[in-house]
Amino acid sequence: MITNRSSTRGRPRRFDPDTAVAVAERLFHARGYDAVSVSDLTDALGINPPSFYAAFGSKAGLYARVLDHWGGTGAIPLDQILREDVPVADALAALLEEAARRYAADPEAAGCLVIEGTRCNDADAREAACALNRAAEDRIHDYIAARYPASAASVADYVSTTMSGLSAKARNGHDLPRLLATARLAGGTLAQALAG
Amino acid sequence: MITNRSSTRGRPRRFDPDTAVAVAERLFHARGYDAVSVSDLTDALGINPPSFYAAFGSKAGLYARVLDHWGGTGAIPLDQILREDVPVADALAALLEEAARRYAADPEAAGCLVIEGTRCNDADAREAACALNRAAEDRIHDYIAARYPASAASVADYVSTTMSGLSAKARNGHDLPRLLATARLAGGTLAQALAG
DNA sequence: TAATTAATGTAGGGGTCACTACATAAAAGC
DNA sequence: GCTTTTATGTAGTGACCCCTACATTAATTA
Repeated sequence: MITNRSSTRGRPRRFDPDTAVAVAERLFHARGYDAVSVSDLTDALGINPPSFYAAFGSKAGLYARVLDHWGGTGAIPLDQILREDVPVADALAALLEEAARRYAADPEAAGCLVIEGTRCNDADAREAACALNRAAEDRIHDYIAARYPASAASVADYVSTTMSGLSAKARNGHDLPRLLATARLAGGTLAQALAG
Repeated sequence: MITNRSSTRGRPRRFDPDTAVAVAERLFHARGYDAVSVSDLTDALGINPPSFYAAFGSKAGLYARVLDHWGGTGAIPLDQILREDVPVADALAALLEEAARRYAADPEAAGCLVIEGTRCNDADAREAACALNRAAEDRIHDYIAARYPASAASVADYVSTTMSGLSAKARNGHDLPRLLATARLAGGTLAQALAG
């Protein structure tokens, strides 16, 4: 029993909010939060500002919806990569390679939506992105800590810093081969980093 | 015989452009290009917009002056670090450590002015920062290539990607110990990366 | 059919952005 | 002293930003 649009009274929507979130995700990913205006969004959605604000409350509100949606679409599936049945170093190396692949997959929307969002100039949007990013970093940290408690903090920092670098360089135009080579060099030091 | 203000005709300036560049450098470094308005700059300098535009032409014009000035102030002295008389891996590791130190030196102006500038939303300012960043990356590449031509491209990418990550994380609040630990983990893999 | 509910389209508000027209002030050259 | 040159202060400009007031339209409910 999913809430079926919370009673169907009133004039029906002329657009699908879920589709709108997907369109917005694309725009935010391609250009970054600050460089996408509400006009850009309403134009892309074919709606007028009042419809936009009735549905999403604010630009940052829509961005929060996009971040929620992200877990099911563009986000790296940490569940599948940070496996208990493989060496930690191998899993983290696979994580970096997967990041490289995803960040370079679409040259028009390079890098990580969330990592880039943590650096925008709107306080609300930035905090939402930071919260999501912290959650991901915590999962990486806890995954390492289960088997390497002493080096978890430093290795988790190393991995997340490398991912930030990969995202930045993807946006600076580095293509898949370059990002992948970088990710592999970074991954190659994990075994000794964990041991140290 | 330095050009002494190109003839002293006319009403004298009430501010020193070089001081203004230093003040602007501080503001751009602290908040990023996009988040600093011309009003912020004129307020900080105690001047009015016409004086600002007469002296610098535009906001991006002042930013270009800041980038020129940067080489003599905040920039990492590649000359002194990329030495011919030390192993390449050691020099690059020292470069990463020095980056960590500088990016965390001032929490109010974290990260690298130039790297952060390559990601701003103004086309002129971004291109100026990218040009300067490319020059630095080329120097790193050429330094490596002199002794390790086969791995120069990938190792240079790895080093610059790590620096981008360090700058990003510095701006996300990572302090000196964390950045330094990350830089050292990254530096530890350089010897084998060069050999590979 | 009438009342209620909700989303729409038109039009615009208040603010900030980078930037400038213009008259004035302060120096040097004649 | 008068002209020329340059920087200044006052006071804006148009463009764009995020967001909204308000009347209207289109659906359900009574």
